[in-house]
Amino acid sequence: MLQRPDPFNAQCPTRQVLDRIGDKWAVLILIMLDRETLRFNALRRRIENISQKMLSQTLKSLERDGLVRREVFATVPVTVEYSLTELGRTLAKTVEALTLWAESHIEAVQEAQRRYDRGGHEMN
Amino acid sequence: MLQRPDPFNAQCPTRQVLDRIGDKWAVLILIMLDRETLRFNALRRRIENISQKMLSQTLKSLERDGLVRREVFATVPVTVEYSLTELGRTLAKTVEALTLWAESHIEAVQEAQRRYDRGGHEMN
DNA sequence: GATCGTTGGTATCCGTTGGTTACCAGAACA
DNA sequence: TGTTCTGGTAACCAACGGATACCAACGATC
Repeated sequence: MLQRPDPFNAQCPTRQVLDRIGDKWAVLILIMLDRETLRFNALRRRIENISQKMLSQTLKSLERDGLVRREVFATVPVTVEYSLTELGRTLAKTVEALTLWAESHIEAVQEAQRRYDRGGHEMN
Repeated sequence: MLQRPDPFNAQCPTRQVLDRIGDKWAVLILIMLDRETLRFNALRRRIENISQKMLSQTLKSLERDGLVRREVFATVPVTVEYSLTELGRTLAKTVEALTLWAESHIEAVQEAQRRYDRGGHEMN
């Protein structure tokens, strides 16, 4: 029997999932892999400023959560392909709604920041 | 003129917004304040395990982004009410979609974790 | 034959960040 | 007089993220 979902309770398993979303790199990887299957270094080149360590670390935890599939091919040098599982695809769809929000409201946020930084911050 | 939105480019302002989502506490605060206006310590009691420091810090940056409104009342002791702005409400709605995903897929994720931790991890 | 570049990582260090604890003012309450 | 409530700030410390170096094994270049 599951305990009542309550993201504000630290013991709730839903919070684990929310903490995963609270991972900048995980979000970017999910969006990227939803577009196409990619190899390790291809992902690395596309997501600017991600270090090898964070990429392999994040991919590993995404794989553990059943969101990303990892396939190794015995080529030379070895090829490793990453793609989304069906579960991962459903999450990616939800996460893309966030990027849409970001793209359409970025100007309002930046305007608010400028107002706040000027000192007087009146809000509506 | 805005540069083309590209969350994978570190210079893109959209990434700033995405980084904000990548803040565990910010997400929880947004959801909480979408339900009701709350005072500082009321928020603190509801969101378990958040420290005073992180709460005031996160609230401050949410206010700067124009997502949260802060109102001080000259009672004694002083009362500070936090509520969402209209901008904040639209983001909260988007973020709640994520918690819905979390609640409905938490079992699948946990099952994947158990499979992964047992060693052999086959994926579908 | 030596060096470089490619693959996909791991190991190490170090600075920034998050979290814990202590402390503050000011009034009510016991 | 001490305690509690309010909403914070300051200091300290562990933990995490990020940069750098390094690894094996092979192809291509010099």
